[in-house]
Amino acid sequence: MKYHHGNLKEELITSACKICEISGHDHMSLRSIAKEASVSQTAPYRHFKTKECLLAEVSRRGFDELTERLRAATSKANNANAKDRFLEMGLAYLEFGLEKRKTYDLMHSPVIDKVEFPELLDSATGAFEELVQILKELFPGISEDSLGKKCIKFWAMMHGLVGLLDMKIEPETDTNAGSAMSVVKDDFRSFLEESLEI
Amino acid sequence: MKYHHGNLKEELITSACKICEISGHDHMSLRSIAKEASVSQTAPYRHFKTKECLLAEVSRRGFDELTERLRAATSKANNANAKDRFLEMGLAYLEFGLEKRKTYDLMHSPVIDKVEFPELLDSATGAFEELVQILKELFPGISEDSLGKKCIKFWAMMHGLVGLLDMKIEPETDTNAGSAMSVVKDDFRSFLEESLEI
DNA sequence: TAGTAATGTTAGCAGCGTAAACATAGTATA
DNA sequence: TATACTATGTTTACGCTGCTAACATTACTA
Repeated sequence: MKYHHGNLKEELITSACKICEISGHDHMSLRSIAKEASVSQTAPYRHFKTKECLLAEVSRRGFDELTERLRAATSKANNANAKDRFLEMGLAYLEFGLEKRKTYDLMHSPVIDKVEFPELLDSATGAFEELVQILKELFPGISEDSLGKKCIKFWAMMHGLVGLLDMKIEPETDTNAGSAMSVVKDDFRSFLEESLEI
Repeated sequence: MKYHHGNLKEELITSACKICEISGHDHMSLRSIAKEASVSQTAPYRHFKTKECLLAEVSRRGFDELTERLRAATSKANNANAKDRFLEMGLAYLEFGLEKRKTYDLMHSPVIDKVEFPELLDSATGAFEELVQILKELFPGISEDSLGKKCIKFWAMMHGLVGLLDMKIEPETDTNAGSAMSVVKDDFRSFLEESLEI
């Protein structure tokens, strides 16, 4: 039983990631994280100035994993055409958002002011860059201005989709047998494909 | 100085709305709301079972105001064509999201489980219905299926835009003199117009 | 080997959401 | 009009939280 842990910082982060995805960052206490690492409740303060700093690190890992998933999705179908790879990426984004919903929430939560955490902003930008690259391929010779608009459009749409799919605002478009939400869920590919023709 | 307040419930809600928009729902305590209403810290519990119930009411007011703004935007340009009114609505949505950012965050925060608050879900659906109606006008004779997709697409895009504009993930598309964000901000109309041609 | 920095613990603060017990005011019924 | 009941307020208190200060132990470095 050694006094010094050796790798506490890393273990706190991974514990935090785990607890965050289970309970959500709102119901996650620094003390519970410390307990999970079998360490006193104030030990985390040797590695993180505030709770927010730890949460920022969790968020960062989230963006890094997202980036990697997007990259994997596009390179998986490497010999396919740009459009198919784009669709794969869209699916990967959606999957990440729905699969790691609580972490995704933290990543986009206003509790963490990204301006105060430059590395977090870097990681977030990294994920965005994946979209930029694939759209560049999809629309060769596109102007910077148009590219910027397209990027934002799709990023916003994907981000909004994740939120809406979870929010369950079922629109009830008059008759609607199957709700609009499930339409998207079941047929995301054609949905995104259609959106491409902007 | 009367013992009974008379209109405490309403005052608590309006106080909560105010504090929420100033501090954000994360930094808003039931006690501070009670204090603002010059009432003991446990008085709110005579009107709201939990803090979440009060927050749900704040959220509801947010959706109601959003609905009204959307309606006002489309009816303002009542004699204009459907497209212009749609654009007005898009602008109104964006304006609400950016203007009442903290409230908007609460409205889309996972802290409040909408399933537990049916009236909240009603209000949220009400806002969505505004979009459904205008898109129906824009695309007369559209199939329910296509309409559903279009609604979600635009709602998601708007929702995502609000989030992104605040997140300040500035993409740095290689050269980019003016960032993509400001492009959208400065020229939202043409942005939405372009998106329409799906 | 001594001194210092890094990393852990313990004790304690103020603030939080919430429950329980009690106090007061308004309302319905005899 | 007197009395019971209900609605709505207060006081007190509990356990949990993020965080600070003071202290203990280990690791590094001159």
